[in-house]
Amino acid sequence: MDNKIKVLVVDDHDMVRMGLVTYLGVEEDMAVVGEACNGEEAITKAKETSPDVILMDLLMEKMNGIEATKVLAKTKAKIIVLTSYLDDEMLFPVMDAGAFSYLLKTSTADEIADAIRKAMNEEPTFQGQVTQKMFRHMREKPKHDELTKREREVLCLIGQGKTNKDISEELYIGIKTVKTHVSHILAKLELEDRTQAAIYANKHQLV
Amino acid sequence: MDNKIKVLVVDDHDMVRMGLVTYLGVEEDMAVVGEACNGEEAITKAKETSPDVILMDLLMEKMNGIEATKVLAKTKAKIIVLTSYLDDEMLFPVMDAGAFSYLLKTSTADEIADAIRKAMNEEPTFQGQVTQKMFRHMREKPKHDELTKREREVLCLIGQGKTNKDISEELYIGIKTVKTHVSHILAKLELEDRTQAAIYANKHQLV
DNA sequence: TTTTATCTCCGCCTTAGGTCTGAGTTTTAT
DNA sequence: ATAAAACTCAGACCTAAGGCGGAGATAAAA
Repeated sequence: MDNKIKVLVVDDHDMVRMGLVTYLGVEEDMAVVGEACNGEEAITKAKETSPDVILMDLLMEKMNGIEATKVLAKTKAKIIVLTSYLDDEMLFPVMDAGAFSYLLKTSTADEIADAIRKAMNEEPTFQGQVTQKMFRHMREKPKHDELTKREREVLCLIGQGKTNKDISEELYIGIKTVKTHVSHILAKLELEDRTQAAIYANKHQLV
Repeated sequence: MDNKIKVLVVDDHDMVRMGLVTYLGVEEDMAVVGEACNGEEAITKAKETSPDVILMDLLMEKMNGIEATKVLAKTKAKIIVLTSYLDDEMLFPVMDAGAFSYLLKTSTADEIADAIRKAMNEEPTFQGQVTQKMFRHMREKPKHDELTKREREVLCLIGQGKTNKDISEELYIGIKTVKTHVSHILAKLELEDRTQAAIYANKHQLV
């Protein structure tokens, strides 16, 4: 049957690609028409095979999924992001780039097949928490982006265990100024002391 | 043949498991005897199937790979960590926990099959840069096991951003005593203040 | 142009954090 | 039984940290 949904699989892990091909192989109404292990290859293969749907991983060498999505979003192909973790830093950029659906790799075979069919039907699919995150992201932006650039610099240094004196020397400013920044940081982040700030910085990868 | 190497696959991604099963299916001398999608399930399945080798992912719900490894290291099974990224924060803890080999998911089928056979032969396998990282880690012994039990407790609380007063109340001891412990901790870990101690605690998963 | 935000710095004051010395009690190892 | 750690606490002492209020300079936004 030539009416099968043509799927392109993009992932840098051999195993995942093999798993997907095996997965989709049992579905009668779809066929994997190509595989790619990075963004560049994805673009080439997409030209060759003009797929209906692209299953796209995000973290890859050479060209990551976001860049590739920006390019491929202009084609007719529906792009379904299929990634390991629910990462704010990737989720929003890739949706902006033109991704159609967003699934996690913890998805079952059925869920993925389902998302592919829905995509062909102009219906996007988002996995559970993704939707919530989207909303939560709308209301409460992470507190630390209320910080000014300078404050973020200071927080970063606190996160490295620097004292106020260290920081003042590193930024070529007075120690009083550093104290002012620290006070503002603690107030904005609703923390009590620099120790908690250091923990915050590390937990939020601001170091 | 009953002499096949019995392999248990532990990963929270259906696809990866399916990929691995497909991969290993073509190898004549090994057989996948079970699959698990988290640490807890891994322990159950290991009891049922008593595998020779366990392919273990690290990031999973319920019980992560490090915890599971701690438990399963006591069995005869050789544990091969098979994870996405080369992360210091995971590498050393899991090796300490008793993992036998450490591979990345970018590995090819051959490399994985090879690592399994070598494991049966008491030969560990480490992917590329892992070995270097290991050596670098050996030289610098983890200083924090010079700490006494009480000191570790205090360090843990510092790592949660607690003040000396908080800690004294939580442990039902005087604030002076807490100070004594803190001084000892800083001296033993060669740190300068509680902020650095908090960072240390978090980086070394002592929270 | 006027307002608003940011970055800089001052002085004063209080407290938490940390060092040092010393010492009594309990656990654990030998 | 004896020695060695570990846990507890005290007093004296010093410093870094942080709050509070004020303020000048600059730059961006309204």
